[in-house]
Amino acid sequence: MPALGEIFRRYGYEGASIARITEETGLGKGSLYNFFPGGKEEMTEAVLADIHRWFEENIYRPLETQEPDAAIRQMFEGVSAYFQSGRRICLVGALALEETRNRFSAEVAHYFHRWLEALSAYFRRKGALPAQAKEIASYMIAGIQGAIIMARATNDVSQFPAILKMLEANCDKSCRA
Amino acid sequence: MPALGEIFRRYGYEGASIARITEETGLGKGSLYNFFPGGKEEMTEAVLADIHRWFEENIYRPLETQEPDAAIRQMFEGVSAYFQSGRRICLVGALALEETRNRFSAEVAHYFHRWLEALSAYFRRKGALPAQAKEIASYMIAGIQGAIIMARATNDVSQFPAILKMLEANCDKSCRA
DNA sequence: GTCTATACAGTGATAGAC
DNA sequence: GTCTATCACTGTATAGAC
Repeated sequence: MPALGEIFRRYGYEGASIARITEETGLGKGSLYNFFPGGKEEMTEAVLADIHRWFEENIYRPLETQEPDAAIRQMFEGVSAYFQSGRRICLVGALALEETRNRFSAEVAHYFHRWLEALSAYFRRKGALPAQAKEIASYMIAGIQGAIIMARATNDVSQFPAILKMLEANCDKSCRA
Repeated sequence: MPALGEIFRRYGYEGASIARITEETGLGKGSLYNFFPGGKEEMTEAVLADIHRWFEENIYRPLETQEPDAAIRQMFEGVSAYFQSGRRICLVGALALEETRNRFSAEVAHYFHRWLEALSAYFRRKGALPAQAKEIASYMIAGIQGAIIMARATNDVSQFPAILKMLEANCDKSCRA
């Protein structure tokens, strides 16, 4: 399952052909369609669900339950580790851009709304007004997504941690304001 | 040519089939291959070159030649208009994510490096140290790219101008510091 | 220059042997 | 459960008529 996710990340939805999937997973076509009768679409949904589970457990929930300072640090550390400092792309963000005929728009929207919700709660706990909290949260998530693009586009991984560091610093500033 | 770009933006590189291109441009296959003997790859390169020309003229050059305050305002206004407040995606950013076997990585890198260069120059003119200027520039471009993702992913166009507004405000703050 | 017809590799998907 | 063989279809690309 993680292997499946990696293939979609590398080649995108359209680029991840069944042939490539059989090749990299070692499973035959028959096996794949036995596991996922719905084909590639079902595989993608399973991968997205898997990703959502991971973020729920490692990012969203800690953001809501842990003590604020630890919570936000864990988010930045977790995200940085997950995206391997920008070497690994965000599959959900990529799907949002290609938007393969809106097939997964519900899952994509859910992922980002949930992240927005958890991060907004953090900023509210730090004393921000609800409307402001949501704006800052949106700004932060956008920055993370953009950091991945910058790192990939310029072939310079150092861009990712540099941007995340500035985001985190901006986090503190917004909270104190 | 603008139509061609729009098709790539809508469907991505892999999703933009020749059939769809003939359909939406009204040109037959023969005509397309007459204009672009290299096929889809050559079409993409032509579109990327066209995009680069537009940014060079409307974003990069004004950033470098105009009076600083007007320059940065024109960048944010130009970018906002170009991406239609997040309704339209950045083809170059999308290619950076899918990275269709690194076929266009040179063009993609060039686009972002040129933008970084022009924006860094602006921050230097506003008094930032060279290293800082480049970091802030990278941060800003990442924010813009991320804003597109957020607007698309959440199906909420208002995210885009909200994030750009915060970026622009942060611009001023960075300059005064 | 543009269109129609077509070549042929590659796509997702299914059926049947083991 | 897994693999092999094969299906119908779509993909890019080319050749030739107008």
